[in-house]
Amino acid sequence: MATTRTDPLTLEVVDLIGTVVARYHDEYEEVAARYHLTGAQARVLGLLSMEPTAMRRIALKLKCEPSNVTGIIDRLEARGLVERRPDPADRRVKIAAATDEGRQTARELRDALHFAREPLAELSAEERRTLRDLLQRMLGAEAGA
Amino acid sequence: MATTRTDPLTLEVVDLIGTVVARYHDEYEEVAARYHLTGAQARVLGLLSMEPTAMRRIALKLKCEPSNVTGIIDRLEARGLVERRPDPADRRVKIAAATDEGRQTARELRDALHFAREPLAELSAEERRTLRDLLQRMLGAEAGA
DNA sequence: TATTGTTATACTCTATAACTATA
DNA sequence: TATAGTTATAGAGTATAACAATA
Repeated sequence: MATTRTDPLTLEVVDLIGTVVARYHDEYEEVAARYHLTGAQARVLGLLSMEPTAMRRIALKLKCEPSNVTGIIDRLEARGLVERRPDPADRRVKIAAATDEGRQTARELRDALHFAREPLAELSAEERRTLRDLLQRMLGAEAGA
Repeated sequence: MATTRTDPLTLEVVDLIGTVVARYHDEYEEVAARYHLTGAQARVLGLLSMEPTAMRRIALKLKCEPSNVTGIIDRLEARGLVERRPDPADRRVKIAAATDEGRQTARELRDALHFAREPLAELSAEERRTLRDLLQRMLGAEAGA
């Protein structure tokens, strides 16, 4: 393990991952901006297009304070992409849900996000499988540490 | 290529990359916060620890407007991590450079960033080489598109 | 005239703390 | 009393526009 810290090959891979992260992030922001959405708004809209979610759960998924979610949902709601619904089981809870228009926008956003999909076309199925397995082992490693 | 758009294997890899991006970003912010730096400040400090850079070039690397760099450098300079120097060749230009303390902090930040380095220890040298080559082909693909 | 860095302004995201309405 | 959501506030990043100094 000590050798892995400064191993040139490892540093090279770390650097490549940094590049992947930067490019992914840039493209995400750029696609969101095309729809006049911020990155945070696009992320929340994506979440809600999968399933309606209580405010507090959105904060957990975004790893931010619940108070911030209020403003993000406010702005999405003002544009008709999201609506607040009461939770029949607990009157304190408000559930945010994408409207039809919101789901449509989320779908278009997903389709516009070419990064990592177009480039992957360059790889064969065999290579994509290998990449998947390596990434899975990388991501799973921390649990066992 | 049309098949690659909805191919389950490709979507799986795209999803894994999304997870990598999220985890990388979270750890970066967390490590920066440990040093009472924001993500943007840590990124700029990292840049300047490599080489002194004119304000305008910093904006290009950060992909933001030059006016924003003023504030980021102001805050780093107020903490003694960075200093502004005149450019002898062009008196309009100001060159931002990390101080000794700034370079030390940048070094500690780099060392603290375990993500993608610790997990990679789980992979053999052969596997790391494979991962490197696949990522390189992914990233290089867009140039040819 | 064009360019560099800055200032001024406005918007969004962020955390903290206090508030409300429920539970 | 504890929890869900909100409001109020302040700090930071962002873009736009206008400005001074310099090229």
